[in-house]
Amino acid sequence: MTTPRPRTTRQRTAVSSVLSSVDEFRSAQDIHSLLRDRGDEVSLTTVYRILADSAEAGEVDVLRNDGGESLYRRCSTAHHHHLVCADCGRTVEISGSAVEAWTNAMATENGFTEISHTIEILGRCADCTALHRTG
Amino acid sequence: MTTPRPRTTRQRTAVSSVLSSVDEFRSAQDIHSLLRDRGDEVSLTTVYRILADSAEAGEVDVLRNDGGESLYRRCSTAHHHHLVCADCGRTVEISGSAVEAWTNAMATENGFTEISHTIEILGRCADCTALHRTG
DNA sequence: TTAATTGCAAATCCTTTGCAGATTC
DNA sequence: GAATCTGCAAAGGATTTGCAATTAA
Repeated sequence: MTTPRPRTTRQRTAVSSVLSSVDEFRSAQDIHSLLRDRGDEVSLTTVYRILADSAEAGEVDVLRNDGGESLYRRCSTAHHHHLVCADCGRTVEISGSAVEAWTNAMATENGFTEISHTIEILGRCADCTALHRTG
Repeated sequence: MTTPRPRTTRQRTAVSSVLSSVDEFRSAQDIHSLLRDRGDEVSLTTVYRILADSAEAGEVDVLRNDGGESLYRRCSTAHHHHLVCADCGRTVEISGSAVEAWTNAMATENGFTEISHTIEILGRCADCTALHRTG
């Protein structure tokens, strides 16, 4: 019982192409706009559907932002960790080989097989900290 | 210019009381139900408003679950980390003093002030792994 | 008294669904 | 030709807002 691969359609090709051209997390609506900008008309409904399929197939990562939107990004092999500014939303990608080892150890200690992990550090960036101090 | 403290109302007292009695993250709707269960009728709108105020005042932490809901919890000093089974959803709380140090160092290195962090390890628990092997 | 707070209903926003017509295989 | 995929319009679910009535200070 193999999952059939989706049919190659103009819409799927276009969405796939946009996903390849961006490496930050983007909302479905952002992707819809990007498609429109390049002249590829794809309905928002379809964008949502393709994104949902891709997420289920494990081809894209999904996360939720504070505004209640889902953000999508093509999966990369490495796990990613982010540092996010609570004020301006600035995001810094950080590496964490030490943490990779730690998460794995934690899983093993508890009898789990690790599949993936997500680490998000919420803080205030230097600029925003400065703004807060001065007013 | 001091922010005036909110008036003491039956509703605010009730919400505050529920928040104190729970230490896990709960949705606004959950809190609304809990209030109703104790016999404290507070409109859902008001629950949302009080929660939003509390979050802005830094009295409660907010995060988003995958269903798109906001979850609230009275701020605690300790950060929590979870190990989640991808198959059965079993959740194990783990401690990570080493990681506390790491997240803090990462923030500092990047000029950020750390506010909080979330770590979620997704894996497969021993039971589910066994099930996968046998059937 | 009087400015803040509440509750209801209606409005928003993001996302999902039903369904008929267009497409891929 | 048959099973998928699309797009539209409508439905859903969480959260917010307008506004008149209520209430704490």
